[in-house]
Amino acid sequence: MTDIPALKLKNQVCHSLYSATNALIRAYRPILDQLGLTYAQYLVMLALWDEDGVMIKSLVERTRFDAGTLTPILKRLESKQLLTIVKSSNDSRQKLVVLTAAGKHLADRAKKIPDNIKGQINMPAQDVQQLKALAEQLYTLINTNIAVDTE
Amino acid sequence: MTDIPALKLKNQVCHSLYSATNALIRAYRPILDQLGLTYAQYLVMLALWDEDGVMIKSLVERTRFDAGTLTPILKRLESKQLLTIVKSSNDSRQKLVVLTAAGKHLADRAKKIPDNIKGQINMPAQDVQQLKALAEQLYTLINTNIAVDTE
DNA sequence: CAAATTTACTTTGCGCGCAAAATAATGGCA
DNA sequence: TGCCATTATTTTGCGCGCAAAGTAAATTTG
Repeated sequence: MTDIPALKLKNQVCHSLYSATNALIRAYRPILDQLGLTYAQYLVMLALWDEDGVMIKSLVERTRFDAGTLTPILKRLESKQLLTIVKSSNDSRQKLVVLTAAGKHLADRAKKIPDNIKGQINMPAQDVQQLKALAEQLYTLINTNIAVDTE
Repeated sequence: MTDIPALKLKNQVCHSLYSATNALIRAYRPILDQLGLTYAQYLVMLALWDEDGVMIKSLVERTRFDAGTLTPILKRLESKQLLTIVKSSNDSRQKLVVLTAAGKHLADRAKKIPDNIKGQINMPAQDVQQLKALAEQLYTLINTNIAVDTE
């Protein structure tokens, strides 16, 4: 119907990114179900396994989640006894997120996940790295340009 | 805390894909707001501008949306008078999605969107094409391997 | 041709994703 | 020192995204 190539669904980079991302998250689901985590919760746990006892703001930066998205995710992880949220003594606007022993131990069970996923997908490591690099580049460009626009 | 490289957030391809996709959809938002569409609704409209008067099943395949996701999206587009949903006369399980005149005309206003986005992002065309190709490859690999797993 | 299966689509329920507004505490500065 | 702007986080509301279950009509099959 439409003869404008740029309006064709097949030419939309974002559609490819969108469906690949959703498919990948779908592939994670049965594996993460065993740990009782959603993909978003898994990302937060990855950030906390890197470093915990941190402000929510730090998690917003590292996970790239919106603060309004992160609050309920943290509450769910707290209700699963994987972490606790405590008020900072220096600055009572801040809250610190601290892993419980159970939260730390979950890392052992999570160790096998990356290889498990790689085994299922079977994409050449070089292609995976390139895909990651290009996605990072896109993310950076979008954020840079939006920052420029609004200054 | 964790010394397992594969568990580092920085090494997660999916996190890069995830945040790049969300950032890109966020960049579309102010533009699509002018047409009164969400990004998901825009994808459905793109599919319909390619070909309308089709079964919902056809839209599920082309947009790669889950059927349970598509039903409410179509209802919202119908309530915006952009399309109508009619029962098929051959097979009354089927429904056909038909663009209204307004739905067809919206393509004219959407024409400028792809260039608008490209101008904002400013990523080399070659990189964009490669990113798209790799995302498509990933999407295909995931779906192929899952099909093999469940047969 | 009736029962079982398959196909097309809808509904339900939960968890994001995010803009916008709200809340509350701190820091700057006049 | 009081007021204003800023910072950190939460709340609200809407629209997905999707698994699982439900409905209803066609098709297959014994």
